[in-house]
Amino acid sequence: MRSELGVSLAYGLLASLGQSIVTGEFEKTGFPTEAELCAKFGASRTVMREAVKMLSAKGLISSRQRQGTRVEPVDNWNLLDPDVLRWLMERPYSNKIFLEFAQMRLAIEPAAAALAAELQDKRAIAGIREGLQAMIDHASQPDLALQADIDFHVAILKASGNPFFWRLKPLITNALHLSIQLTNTISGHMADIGAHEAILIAIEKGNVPAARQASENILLESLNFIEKAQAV
Amino acid sequence: MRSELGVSLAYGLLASLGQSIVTGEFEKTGFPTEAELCAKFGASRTVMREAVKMLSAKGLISSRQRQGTRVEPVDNWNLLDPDVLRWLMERPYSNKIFLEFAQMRLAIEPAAAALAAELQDKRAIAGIREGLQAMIDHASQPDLALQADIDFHVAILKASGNPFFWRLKPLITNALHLSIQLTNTISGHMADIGAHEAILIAIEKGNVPAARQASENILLESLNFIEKAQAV
DNA sequence: TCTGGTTTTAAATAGTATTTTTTTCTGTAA
DNA sequence: TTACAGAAAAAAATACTATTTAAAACCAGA
Repeated sequence: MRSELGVSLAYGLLASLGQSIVTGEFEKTGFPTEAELCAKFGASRTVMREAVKMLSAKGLISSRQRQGTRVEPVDNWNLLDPDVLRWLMERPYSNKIFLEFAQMRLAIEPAAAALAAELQDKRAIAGIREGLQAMIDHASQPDLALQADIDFHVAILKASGNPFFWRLKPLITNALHLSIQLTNTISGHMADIGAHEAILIAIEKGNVPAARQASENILLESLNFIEKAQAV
Repeated sequence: MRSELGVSLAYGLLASLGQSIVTGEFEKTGFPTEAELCAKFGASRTVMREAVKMLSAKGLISSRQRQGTRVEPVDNWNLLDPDVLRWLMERPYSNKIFLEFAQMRLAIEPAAAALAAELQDKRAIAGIREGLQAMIDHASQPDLALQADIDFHVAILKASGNPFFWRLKPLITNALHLSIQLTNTISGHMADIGAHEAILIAIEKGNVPAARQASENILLESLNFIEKAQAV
């Protein structure tokens, strides 16, 4: 059988169950037994177990013989796992997450920009410039402009040369997707090309404090906008 | 069958394969087929597939019909996954990782301290104080002192109130383990209680900039020490 | 407090299905 | 006859199903 949920049955079940877990679907009832899940999805136990094992690898659930499988407390979820993050975004979310994203970006991005300015990885810096250029070129097409904006910010993570910064890509991507959704509902607000360019120039010049500052400026500005938008 | 590798066979295989992957064991040969792995470990296909699925959930490998399973490029690994991070630490590592950890800590911890000072979660702040007290109490027992040191820093992440900061706990933990290993090999260097206390006091007082600064001070000092140690 | 039965996941085994690559075959044109 | 294109067949790997046995933990009843 080949599910419509994903490429393969196991991955389809993973996505379906993952989303159900983050939306709290099993909070009252508890996580079903293998047999119940198989019946519900019409899948074999083997493939169901594979999906369950993947969920447990991401910290969402844990299984013990005889005791069954239970949803772990949120503290144990791998929130920085790309899949988990995506499932979180696919559920209705509160205003709180805007703030949490902004706080993380404010910690990560200026530091990454500073490192990029210091490292001077020409190839990676070219990637940042391409992102900026795409922002300019597609300024009139919201979807493409958003993707370019994301590419720009993510390229800075890459240019930091630190793989741990790079691994925060899914977080930054989701944060930008979300924030652009918010700003678009409020007004025809557009990304400030000049402010983005300031980061690139500082990085190219190797001006570490300026790069950090320019990145911080954008984030504070966007935080400011979010606060105003939420006050409405 | 019950392997000695872990709690269950599947998790044991996960750990064993995960470590082999991060040490680059399959770089030349390519990842084995299911049949080969089963033969090598004497496990059934079912349980082997569960282990492989968990590895793919962490971004280390990917499988396709007919094509087999291959190790993904490092860029796709979930480096912030606790397991992946642990496996990375269990292999011989270069000096580079010290720097990468220090860079991440310098981005994360001062920001977390600042948020903690602002949030004023009394319960979580009590956790920080407990960590500090344990550092004082066990100053003469290196193992306990290290654990207390880690508890202190991790408690600050918790007190930030932001679950994404909290999720960086494994990173901070590993970084401290590693750095203490280095400092111990060089001298009888000990954690600076006073500097740690300065963070706690600033957080308790709700002094945001002081909390940020105090955290930064410790990290710069430790970075300074690492650089000196590596120069030896 | 033991003991045996029940439930649930853990693991093994055997086999079928599907996908994709590689090989082989075949027919046609030069 | 040879060369080549295209179709068909084979092969190799994972994907999936079905079934059975094992082990752990809980519970009820003696």
